[in-house]
Amino acid sequence: MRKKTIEDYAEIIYILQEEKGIVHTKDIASALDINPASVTEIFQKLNDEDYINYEKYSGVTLTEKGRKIALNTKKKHDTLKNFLIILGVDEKIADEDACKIEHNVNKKTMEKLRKFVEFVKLEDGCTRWLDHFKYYVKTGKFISCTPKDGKSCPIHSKEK
Amino acid sequence: MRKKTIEDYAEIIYILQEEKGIVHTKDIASALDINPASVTEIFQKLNDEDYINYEKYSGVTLTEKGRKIALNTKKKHDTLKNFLIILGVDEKIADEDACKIEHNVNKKTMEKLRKFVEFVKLEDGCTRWLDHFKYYVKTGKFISCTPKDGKSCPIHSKEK
DNA sequence: TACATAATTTAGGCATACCTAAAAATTTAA
DNA sequence: TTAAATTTTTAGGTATGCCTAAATTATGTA
Repeated sequence: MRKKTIEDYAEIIYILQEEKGIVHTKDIASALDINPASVTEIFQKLNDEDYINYEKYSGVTLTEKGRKIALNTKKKHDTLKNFLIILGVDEKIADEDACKIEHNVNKKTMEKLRKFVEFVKLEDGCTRWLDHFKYYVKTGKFISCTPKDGKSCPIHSKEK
Repeated sequence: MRKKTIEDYAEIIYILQEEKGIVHTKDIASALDINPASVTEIFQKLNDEDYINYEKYSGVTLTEKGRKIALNTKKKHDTLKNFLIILGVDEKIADEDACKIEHNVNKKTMEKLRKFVEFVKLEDGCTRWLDHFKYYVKTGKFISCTPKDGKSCPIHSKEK
């Protein structure tokens, strides 16, 4: 895997902290698949930079600064994942890709993606096009929602 | 900037090669904003790995292997950029983000994105929703395309 | 052609994000 | 409560992707 960033650490510490309070070296090592010795080094660094509270042999908790990073990262992750799922990406891949993308995207871009997800999920939303899109993905064929021959759209013809 | 990958080098070498034939150390150094001495090292490495043909003081060209990487990366870049532009991201940011994302995304995800772009750009496509989406981004308000009160959709009411 | 300038390469260095092996501290369980 | 097992830390090492400074080669111009 690519090298980990503060965002990775903050996010996973946050998740484990929610689950079980104090987070230990080993938890992070196995969650991120790196050596416990490396986790100790990272804890020292993140402690110096005030992202976590760390004392030897006692595990860590996030500071307010770290928590902010974690929440922000998690939010980006969720948005990206939901977005990809809307496009029809399998959940597992959506999750993996969200992890990879979440550290690299402009705030403004994230904002558009967030809006997109919101838009699609609106109660009374505009999602007919999504059915057409999925049909297109599946078959490679495009069926117009408003056919010129006056017939009704075959995908939505069962509606009244 | 994050560290560069073979994809970055292949892509930029390809672009410059198209523009001007042989590509020199200095070209890459200024395009990627790294030291010429570093470019020499990278050229040596990429030559060993058969991505480029390199001889001291003579610049480089892509091998077939390198060309494949370049084309594939460029394709991903274009898809991502177009996709982001569709969502309403400014071109400059779309371009930057495409650069960042293009190295990190699953093939299947790229495929969905590609389909999405294609779908939106279809001649007789399904793009009313996009107007609604843009209105939603701009105002935060959602206007149904098929209002329940029987009135016509205000965004598209000028059509007949 | 010869010399000044520019481009390129070499050599050596640095920071970082990981690693392994072994020491130290903590926890578990007999 | 103490010995074994586990966890954590320390110490030292490696690969890599960049850097600067200096040496070398190529290029342009008088």
